[in-house]
Amino acid sequence: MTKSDARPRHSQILDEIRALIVEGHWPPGHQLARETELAEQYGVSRMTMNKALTQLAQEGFLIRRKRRGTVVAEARSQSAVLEINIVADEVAALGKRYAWQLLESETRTLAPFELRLLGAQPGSVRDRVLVLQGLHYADDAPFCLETRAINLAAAPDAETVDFTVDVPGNWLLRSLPWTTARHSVRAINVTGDDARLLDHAAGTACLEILRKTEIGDTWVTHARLIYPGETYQLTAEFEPRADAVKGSGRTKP
Amino acid sequence: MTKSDARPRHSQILDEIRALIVEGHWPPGHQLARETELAEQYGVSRMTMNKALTQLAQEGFLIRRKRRGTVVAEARSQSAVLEINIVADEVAALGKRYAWQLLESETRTLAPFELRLLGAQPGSVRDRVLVLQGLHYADDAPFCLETRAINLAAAPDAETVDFTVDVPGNWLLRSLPWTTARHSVRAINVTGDDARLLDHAAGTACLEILRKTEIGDTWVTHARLIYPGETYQLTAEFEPRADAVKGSGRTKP
DNA sequence: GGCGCGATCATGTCTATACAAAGGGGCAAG
DNA sequence: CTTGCCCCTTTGTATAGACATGATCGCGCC
Repeated sequence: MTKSDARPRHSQILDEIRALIVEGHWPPGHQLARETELAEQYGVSRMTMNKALTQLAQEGFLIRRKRRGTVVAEARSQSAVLEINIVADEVAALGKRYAWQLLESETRTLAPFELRLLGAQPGSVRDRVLVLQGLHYADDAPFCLETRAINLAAAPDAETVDFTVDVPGNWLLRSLPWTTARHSVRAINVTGDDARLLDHAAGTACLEILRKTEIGDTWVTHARLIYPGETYQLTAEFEPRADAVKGSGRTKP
Repeated sequence: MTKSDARPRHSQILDEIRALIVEGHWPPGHQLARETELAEQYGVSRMTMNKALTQLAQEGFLIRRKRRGTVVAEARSQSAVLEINIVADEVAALGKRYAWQLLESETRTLAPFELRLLGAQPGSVRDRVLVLQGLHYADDAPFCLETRAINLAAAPDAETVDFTVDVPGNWLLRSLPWTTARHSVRAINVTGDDARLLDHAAGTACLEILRKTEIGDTWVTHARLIYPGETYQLTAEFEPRADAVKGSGRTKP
């Protein structure tokens, strides 16, 4: 071993062990030697070994229990990271020119049933809400229809923003950075006004993405994005329980 | 401080700092004190502080650079973990009875253009492939139409399995644990045989999920899953760059 | 034979210390 | 003023040692 790699030792060891697992040399259920033994084998201290093994456990490759030792985990169900981008970026990634057109903007209070839909707490029933609708264009063709409600109690500045220029999603991400969101994705047959605005025949299959964004316990915004099916697809990569995964909207097949 | 929490100290500190960031007390760009100072403030050693800060950097909340110190990261674009489950589990989660019916099974070689579609290396052109088609049922109603190709060079045992009983996705997950996969999700108007098999009118909006699975550099299987739009939706939760996120198929709105 | 309790063992956490590496800042030469 | 070099600050990594925690095994009592 003449080459003394620049990479940190615990990271090398981590990769070596992960390779043993991924390539099948250590099948699920395989019992590893104890930390102290492995540390000796690799010629490092137990703390260093612990760092590698703990990280692998965090990634899901290993299961560690006191007294019982460390074993290779069973394969788990597939999961994938879907990156749900800013629409402007999606359009840019397709090499097209992006444009945004605000269609409607209205400030009002929501009816109780609407608040329930958004999961808002019953206490704050009289919060005012900014309701927006607009179109995202790619090269002059409608790309995505967005309908959005913004809770002015959570984002009071929204009232002062000119959403004919600023895209709501962008602005919210800029001004309220650390939010949590819940998404759901469905296929729908687009109808009525939605079809007309998107310039598609009624009945065309579209992806409907609902996104509810919260900060702490209060809802901030609720968005409904409709993409015509043939112009958009979500993609996601999955690597074995690794964290760094990417994906994006892409053009038609 | 009479209560000496059972939780490890570095984890408590991590949560406290994350709360400061998420709740906006430390905005993006905020410069933290250096490790040694923070360690002193929290009354722990630098190693413990380092563990907390390193973890937060790994989660994406902090950016750490030598000499420059530690700052709160800018918000990044939304991303979400979509868990793409085994179909049987999805059906069970809906509280329905699951069934699988194999419609077709054929062993053959793929045409060059088909191999190209799957991204198979041109060298192994003559690999034999098992092509399957079948239906997943929920309470006797078609739930998902699956079309799948399995590379027998990568999974030779597949030829000996009775896929009228074993569900292909299950079997593959069991016997080839550590794979990587690429997904894409689209909305399509279902037509022809697909519509007939799913017992839906032609033109109904459906979610089409394409999943290509690889092990190392060779493709193992390529699946096309079609779900009628009104019976299925993908859901995903996003928490600020946290790893533990869940999602699943759910029933209609 | 069954139950409970303590011994034992593997991992989990924390500390103090040491040196390495990277990235700025400043100084000096041109 | 620009360029190039050295130094210093801050994080990154590694170590040995210590104690905590939790789970299991097995012994002894009933």
